[in-house]
Amino acid sequence: MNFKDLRYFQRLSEEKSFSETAKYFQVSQPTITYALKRLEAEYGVMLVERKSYANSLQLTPAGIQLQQHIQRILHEDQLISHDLRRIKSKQIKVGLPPIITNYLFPKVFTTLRRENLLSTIEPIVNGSHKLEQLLQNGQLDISLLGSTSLPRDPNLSYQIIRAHQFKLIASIDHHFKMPLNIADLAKEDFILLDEQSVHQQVFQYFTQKYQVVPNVIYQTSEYRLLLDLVKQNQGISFITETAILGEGGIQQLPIPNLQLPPFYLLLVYRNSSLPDPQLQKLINIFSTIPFL
Amino acid sequence: MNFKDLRYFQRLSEEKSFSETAKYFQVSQPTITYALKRLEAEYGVMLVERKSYANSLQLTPAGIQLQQHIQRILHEDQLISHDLRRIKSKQIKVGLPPIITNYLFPKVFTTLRRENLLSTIEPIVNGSHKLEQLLQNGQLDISLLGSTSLPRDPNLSYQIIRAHQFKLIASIDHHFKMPLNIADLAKEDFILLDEQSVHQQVFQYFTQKYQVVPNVIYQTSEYRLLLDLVKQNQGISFITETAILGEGGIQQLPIPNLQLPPFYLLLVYRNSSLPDPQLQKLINIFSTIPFL
DNA sequence: TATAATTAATAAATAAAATTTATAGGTGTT
DNA sequence: AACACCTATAAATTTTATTTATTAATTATA
Repeated sequence: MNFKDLRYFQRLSEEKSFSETAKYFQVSQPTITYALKRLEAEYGVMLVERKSYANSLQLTPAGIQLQQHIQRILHEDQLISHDLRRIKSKQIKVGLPPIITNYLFPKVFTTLRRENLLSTIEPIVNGSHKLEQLLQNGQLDISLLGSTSLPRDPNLSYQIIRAHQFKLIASIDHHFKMPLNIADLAKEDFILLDEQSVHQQVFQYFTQKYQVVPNVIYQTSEYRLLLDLVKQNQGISFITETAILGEGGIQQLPIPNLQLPPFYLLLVYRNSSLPDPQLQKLINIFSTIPFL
Repeated sequence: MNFKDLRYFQRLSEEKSFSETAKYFQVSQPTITYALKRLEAEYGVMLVERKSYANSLQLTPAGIQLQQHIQRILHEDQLISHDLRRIKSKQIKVGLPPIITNYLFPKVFTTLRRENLLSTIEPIVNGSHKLEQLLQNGQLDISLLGSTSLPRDPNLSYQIIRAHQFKLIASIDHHFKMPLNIADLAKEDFILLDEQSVHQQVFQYFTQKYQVVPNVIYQTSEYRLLLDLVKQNQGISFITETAILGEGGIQQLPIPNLQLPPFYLLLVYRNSSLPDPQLQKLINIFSTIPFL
């Protein structure tokens, strides 16, 4: 059997027109007819209902069934291309979410340099959510991710590098009367990370769980900007401790009995791309980051 | 690209010989050489190390990488055949573990008959463990399974039909002084299901957790035989309540504070085979079994 | 160490398969 | 009824896969 036929069939089942499908692939119309015939002959089943005229083409149950499998096969075929391109070019596309990268990268920099891996890394900077998508469809080879839950995609493997916590933070110039409790936070102005980040969901969870109605004055995707604003005492914020470790001018607000999900720093990769030795090396280095 | 080339490559990477691979497929040796060349040309990478002579052929990292993906693609290709054969023949291969089948089947029999599905079902009777394997590689279309945990195979979907409990049982002629406690069981003779069943593992878990050293006098794979022996008061047993609901001549032994995993009655199927309407019907019927 | 045996690569010929061109026949629209 | 649009078929053509025949390389072994 032929991958081409599968592609033709896939397109046909979306397009619902032989001639349109033919146009799409820049082949003549009978090509599509014959491709379908081949598939039907191979499996001995009708795959499409030949209705009269117009875009009334419909898949039979067998056709729908085949479609499902074709999806997977063609997806796997894409991954082949991505993976072999990586191995060929010796360039590894690494997903890097800013907060995590700034925290982790200094810890491995020397090792990466010594192992001559710095030049093989092609950094793709983006939010964790987007990066996970890119990973799944093969556009990324490996990624650091921040997440409150562990990936449940069976095609992805992962290592937990750290389990951090979310913190409420404020400028050191901002003085609170202790002990602080959650209700006090309603009086404060909040500066937050925007919807690209997991932080927003966790913050929402937090406000609902503890019945806080916060006054959010500004949202940004730039966590450095956020930290600077907090330092200037423009407002308080909610962020993973990852972002503030070793950061001056900021205090963590101790709230008794605050219960939030963990913030995992993960190294994630497709398990089918493990045969690449360069990638292996990279995984080893990141998954054995020394504390401090 | 061609499925044939993938098969050639897969075999070549196992066989490590061009001429042996050619023999296997009953083609001439250059066929294999050219197939490999096509793949290498398509991806622009060397896939095998051409070592000198003999079966010293080795895959490059790129070759190993490709192999991984080929596995999946060819597996998916197998599933196509299985699924389309099912749809074509209108015969659904249904996995049926004895205990669960005897309990559930009477509850759906009338419905299956009314919907004309009885003749559609090709029963495959076996233990749950074996049935799950058959399901995964496409030799089964759907299966009832008994399990203490939910399937974690991402290609399988499932419905929980019942959550039953494991019970200690004895003949009604066997008189105990109540309240019974776990230590008393050490004096009893046990008749158990053998290693084909999940029961054995759960029983082992039970004995370890509660520090019982049971006297097992007989094991069988036939649960009807087991029940008959228990009724005859040849010994006591450990079994899911599934097997004894509506069964006379048997008493459940009430042991306070006995904590065991649940016994799920599951309906399991590959999620990629959902498009088949006949199968859908069957799933609906089984997943909405009325209580009693 | 020469020689036979085995293996993989290449070239050219052949066979097989996919695609195109040309055309016919069906169906809805006006 | 004429037209526009679609799919199917037949025959010709192009492309691709396979074979046959041969060579070069390597090891076994006599």
